[in-house]
Amino acid sequence: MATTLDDVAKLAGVSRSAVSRTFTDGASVSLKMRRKVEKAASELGYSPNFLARSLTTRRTKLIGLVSDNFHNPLFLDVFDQFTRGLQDRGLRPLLVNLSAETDAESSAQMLRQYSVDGVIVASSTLPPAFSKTFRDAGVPVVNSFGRYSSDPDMHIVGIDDIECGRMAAHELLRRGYTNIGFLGGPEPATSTQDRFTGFQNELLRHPQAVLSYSFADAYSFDAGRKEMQRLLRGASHSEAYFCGDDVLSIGALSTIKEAGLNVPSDIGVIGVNDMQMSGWQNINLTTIRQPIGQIISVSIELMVSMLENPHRSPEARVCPCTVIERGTLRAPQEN
Amino acid sequence: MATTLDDVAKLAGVSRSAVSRTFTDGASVSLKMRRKVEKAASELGYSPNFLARSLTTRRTKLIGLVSDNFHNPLFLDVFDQFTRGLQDRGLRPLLVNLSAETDAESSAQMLRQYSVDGVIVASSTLPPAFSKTFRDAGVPVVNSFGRYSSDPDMHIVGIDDIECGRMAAHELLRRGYTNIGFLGGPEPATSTQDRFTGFQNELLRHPQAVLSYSFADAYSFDAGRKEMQRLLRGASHSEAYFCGDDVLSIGALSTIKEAGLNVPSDIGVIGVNDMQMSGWQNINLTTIRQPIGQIISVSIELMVSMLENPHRSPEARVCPCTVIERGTLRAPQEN
DNA sequence: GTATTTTTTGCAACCGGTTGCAAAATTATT
DNA sequence: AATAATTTTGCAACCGGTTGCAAAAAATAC
Repeated sequence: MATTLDDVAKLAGVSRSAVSRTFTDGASVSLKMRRKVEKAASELGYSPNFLARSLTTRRTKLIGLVSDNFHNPLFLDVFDQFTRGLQDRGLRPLLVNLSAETDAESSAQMLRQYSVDGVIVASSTLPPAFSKTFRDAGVPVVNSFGRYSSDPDMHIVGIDDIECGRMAAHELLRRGYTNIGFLGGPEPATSTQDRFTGFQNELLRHPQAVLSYSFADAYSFDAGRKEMQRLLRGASHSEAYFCGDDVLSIGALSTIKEAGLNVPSDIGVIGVNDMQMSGWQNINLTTIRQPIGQIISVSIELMVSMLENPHRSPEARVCPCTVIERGTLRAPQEN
Repeated sequence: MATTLDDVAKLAGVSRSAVSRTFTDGASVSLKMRRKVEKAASELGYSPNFLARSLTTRRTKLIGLVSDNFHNPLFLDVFDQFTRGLQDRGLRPLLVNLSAETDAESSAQMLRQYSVDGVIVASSTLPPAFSKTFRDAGVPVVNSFGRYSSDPDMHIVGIDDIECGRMAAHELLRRGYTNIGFLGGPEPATSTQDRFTGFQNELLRHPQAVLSYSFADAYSFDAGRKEMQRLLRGASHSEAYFCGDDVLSIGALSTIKEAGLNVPSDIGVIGVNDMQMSGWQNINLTTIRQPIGQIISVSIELMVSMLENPHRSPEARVCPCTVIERGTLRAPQEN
């Protein structure tokens, strides 16, 4: 069906090498030859088979894009930007959805069988061991949204979760809250732990602050709702909560409003991520923006540089978060 | 670096064919031989290179998954389900993000160069011509979320937009609204046109109904907000609106509430899609559910069957929508 | 116009697999 | 135990490209 190198060579009356060369840039072909080949090629509608090519060049331009985060609305943006960024550099994302059921090990093997040039693991919850499989197999890997380390054993791009927790605490203190709650994401996640650490550390520097904490069991609207319901049922609740992410925050907000309480005058809420809808006027969530655009472009940049130099030593890049002030925290107190 | 067929053959002291055969199911290998090969293979950590294999088998198990819809939250679910469904069948999604800037024609050629076994076009807005490129090149293609046709020239899976419009109209009439608005998505889209047609037709059967209509310029929160602002500024607004989709609806709702009007007592709203957040208690949107789970599983089913029989004649499958009653329309009127 | 250098071209081997075919080995039949 | 039928195995060609190398052609030098 599809026309091959041979067909073109035959039609143009030249050698196979000649047509191969006209289609690989940087190869030595005279203008006359190129013309002849291109004419024949366009006549037959030929274009080279990337997979056959990859066999000898050892480059597929395929990049495994692995994630287990297909439920957080933030990640639609993440996929959008990753795919666009990769495409712009002539790379093709082979998407892998690592849900609970799918075996990580076999997915990793699969990616190797497809000879991907590199793998981007976009997840804050996937165990580092997964990414290491690739590194050990000599496949360039970058872990986006991963945990910062001062001595990383692979490329990591993400935020400093400790700093993120501190920022949240600082923001709440600045606004005069003293009775403060941490409503974290899933407790075992390192990001939750780190944020809690930073949050707590900052509060400890302010003796007047009182901290209470709990964890939701997922980053979901329902989990945020449920946990806030539990908190409101309790004897007393905090004046303001730092929630594990925006979806959780929105769930919490819905419970708060349903209970007839007012935000921010009765309870304040600050989230993390700053996804699209957090800026919608009917939500208007004060939050800590995770700079996904930057995280992604840095990730791609690192990947591209590893493709050129596979032995580039691992780096951890941290991208700065920023507080986005909207309507779910009260105004700073005048001293 | 990576171990090959030859390495295994050498170590096991057998022919290349033998090891090839132990790794292709259905091939004739004795148990003894298989044992020997498997031992050598596991010793070397060998697994076959899919791309090299595809050269002779003419099957890559790669499926192009093309979409231009990376902004509608609904599509995160769509990607989740597509990737999972494909993976479950041993197929690999090669994701293509067809944003405005990227050239559709060159993306199509790229997919052919990667010898994808098939292409799924998940979009209601991409021109049919795009999908046809593949069909013409002999590549199985199914257009998910595409426009129904009684004489399709390729596989199409989607909803009946005319019926969808009719359902919305029927639902509004049933609840006693007579002064009714159509707040459509982008006007040129065929889905918008079809829904309008169905909507209008149903209303025409009820002489008491008064229809007004307008269109938003995108499926976005802001577009819904803006359009509803314009409508509320006008001399009079309708009692209820059928919005182009849920995101649009949520934008419209935010404007309505901001204007101090109550939903559903002052204005009713019904959307389309039933994405996750439409069910959130703080949104609670009455909407018409687009059965994405079904659309996707049917799409994959069709794709798989085309892989087995490429000349299966094109089918248009329509999946039924259902009204999801929540809180943004008033209760049906007693007659 | 000839000798020399540089560029272009084709040959043939290779990338990592699969597969039709015939020979070898095994199993069944009598 | 000899023969026939069946299964297993290896050879070699092929899938669609790339590339090192040497020969041929073109360009430059004298």
